[in-house]
Amino acid sequence: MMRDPDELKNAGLKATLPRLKVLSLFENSKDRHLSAEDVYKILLTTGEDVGLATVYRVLTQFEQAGLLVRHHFESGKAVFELNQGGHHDHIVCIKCGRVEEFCDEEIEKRQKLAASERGFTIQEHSLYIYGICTKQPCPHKA
Amino acid sequence: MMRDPDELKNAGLKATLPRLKVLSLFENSKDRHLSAEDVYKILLTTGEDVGLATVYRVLTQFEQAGLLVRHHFESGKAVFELNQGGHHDHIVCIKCGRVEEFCDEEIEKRQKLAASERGFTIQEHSLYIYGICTKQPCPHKA
DNA sequence: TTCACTGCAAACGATTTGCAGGTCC
DNA sequence: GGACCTGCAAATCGTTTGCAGTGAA
Repeated sequence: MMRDPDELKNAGLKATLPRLKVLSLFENSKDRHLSAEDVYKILLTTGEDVGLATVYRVLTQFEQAGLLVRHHFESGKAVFELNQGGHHDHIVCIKCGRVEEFCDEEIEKRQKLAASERGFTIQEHSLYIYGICTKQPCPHKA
Repeated sequence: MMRDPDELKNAGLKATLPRLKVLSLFENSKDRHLSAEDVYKILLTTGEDVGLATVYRVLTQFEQAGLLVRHHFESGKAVFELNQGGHHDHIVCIKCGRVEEFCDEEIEKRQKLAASERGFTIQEHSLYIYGICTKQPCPHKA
């Protein structure tokens, strides 16, 4: 289930093994949001031989190439997700780590308004909601 | 311009010198948003003798006591501001570091709706807008 | 061949922690 | 007096970087 090398070539990156592995990991993992540590550990258990430093480098390159988006949830560690176009916001369960995405056009609109009213040109924006998912036992890890 | 010790006592904290200094700093500084490093440096230049570790400890205690609110902007370092009740969102200039606050009831309302629709009990939420302030020369530092 | 890429280990910046001594009530 | 605080230095955590070897085109 390895990724098409062209996708990397188009981004100006050589299609090396570590890159293909990381990219396919994001495309096939059921968790959309992964930290560098997550990626590293998954690759380890898969028997892949990739250094943690390389994971960090590749993730940053992918972010710059627009393939991934980096987020800073409260955890202190950065998490990445596939960039599939449209902007969206996040609801993070502080108990189980589950992340749900949503997008509200009205919120988007009012953010832009708030910024322009104050003379700001928006570069990016992020809305994080931290809470507890009340759906019986938390569906994810502890 | 030292703070009323009762405010600390009420929070269950002994009214020690470092705590009073830090608290009064937040109340008298013209910058509402300060990092631990900021606080430490200001205290140094004021001739105060407070350790960086103590600053970190005090800031965390104040946050737990509800006196301060901690934010994680993109910078990588945490910033704190006085907790004056009402929730509000932030617009951060990525060039000069200026922080403006705003609050939009409609956005608040729709956040709550989005969370409850997905079975989440909101614990906290933060909306950060990163941009560039177009008001001629950036009013703050470089 | 050649230059980009990699792994490893050391370096880093922000924050935390262990500990011996000092302080508030 | 005793529990709580403090400063200092060492430890931790996430992340970055220097360097010598490896691999894609």
